[in-house]
Amino acid sequence: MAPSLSTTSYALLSLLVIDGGTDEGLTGYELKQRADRTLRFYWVSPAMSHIYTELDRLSSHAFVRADEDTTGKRTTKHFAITPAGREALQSWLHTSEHEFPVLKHPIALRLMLGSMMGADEVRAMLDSYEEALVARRRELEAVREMLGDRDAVAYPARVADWGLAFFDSEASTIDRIRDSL
Amino acid sequence: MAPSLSTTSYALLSLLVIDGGTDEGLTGYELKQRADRTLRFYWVSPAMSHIYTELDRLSSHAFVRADEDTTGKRTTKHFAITPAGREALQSWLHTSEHEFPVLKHPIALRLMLGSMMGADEVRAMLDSYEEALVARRRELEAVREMLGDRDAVAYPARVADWGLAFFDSEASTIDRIRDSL
DNA sequence: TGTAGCATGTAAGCCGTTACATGATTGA
DNA sequence: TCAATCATGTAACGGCTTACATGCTACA
Repeated sequence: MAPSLSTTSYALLSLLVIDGGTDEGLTGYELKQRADRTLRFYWVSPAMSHIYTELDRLSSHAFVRADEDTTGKRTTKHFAITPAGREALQSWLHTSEHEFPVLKHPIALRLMLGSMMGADEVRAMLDSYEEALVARRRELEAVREMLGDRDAVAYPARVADWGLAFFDSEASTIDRIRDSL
Repeated sequence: MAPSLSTTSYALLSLLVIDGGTDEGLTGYELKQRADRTLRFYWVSPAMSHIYTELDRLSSHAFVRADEDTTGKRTTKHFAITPAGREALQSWLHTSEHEFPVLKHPIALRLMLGSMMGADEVRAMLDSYEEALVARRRELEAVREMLGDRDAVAYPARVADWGLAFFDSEASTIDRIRDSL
């Protein structure tokens, strides 16, 4: 029976497929950087310590191979996905339930209590959210630009576009709500 | 010092403000129903057992008052927010960090690996997501209709509209991606 | 020479879920 | 009378974070 991993585990495995190269693999540290750049926009970016934990688990299932690099004084580990890992990912893609997205939206949550905040404070909250949104959008735009229109990354590019569309939708919702106050 | 609660705790407190009436309050079971109807669209709907746990915690801080109803054979507890609870909620609204929304999007996550799935399977995945989306939208529409345009629930109505806009944005993104395959 | 970034881990603890256990009430 | 719904909880455990601990490497 296929051991069932958390979605985050599969997400990390996905990063190893996409960014891990053919053989070299990535260190836990590098994996964290990739997660911060991309995964965070439509999943989460796990804490460093969590990444190492998941890497251990993936390793114990032989879904990744850990190559120790001892050229320097300190040994660093590079993790690469194994054939078994690819298989596990495949079967996850094919057979698992496709859960509905979960949106945890603290701004919307607070907006629900707008009558306890007052219009001014609501406006201030929306303003600061819009600012944060613009900043995030810029980061994702940079990622999108790096992807370009290469065939090899057509799917990641679509995901990035999805994220950009989400941000745009948020921005226009903010505008509409502000007008309604 | 104000004890810091989890966001979910504040969310439940919010439901007690909005749906809890002046004095009667809600049972844990009723709270779960409200959460399933509204909270779930922009936060989460906690498990029953978790709601009881949070209610105990809120009770221990005197943010809610538990009134035992012993008219039947079994005592049921109705929870109502206290003045101290309102204050805690206020200070949470005013002083806390306004965190950025988190979107956990398993469909987008899988789409990233579209090249491992093949166009047909990607299409099937998008189709089934669209179906689920339509169903969710209908549920939220029903909530929105119940709110109507009463002043008292103008803010919850805005939040519901926000959710509907999100669903619409998702639907049009799906269309765009399908066309690009 | 010092500091920012690279790199790896352990421990404690919170948040939240599922599984389990129990029983009352309502209506077909 | 049987099933669905109302109603309340405990126990075990998974996932993930923060805090802590350690040390190398490059470069200004």
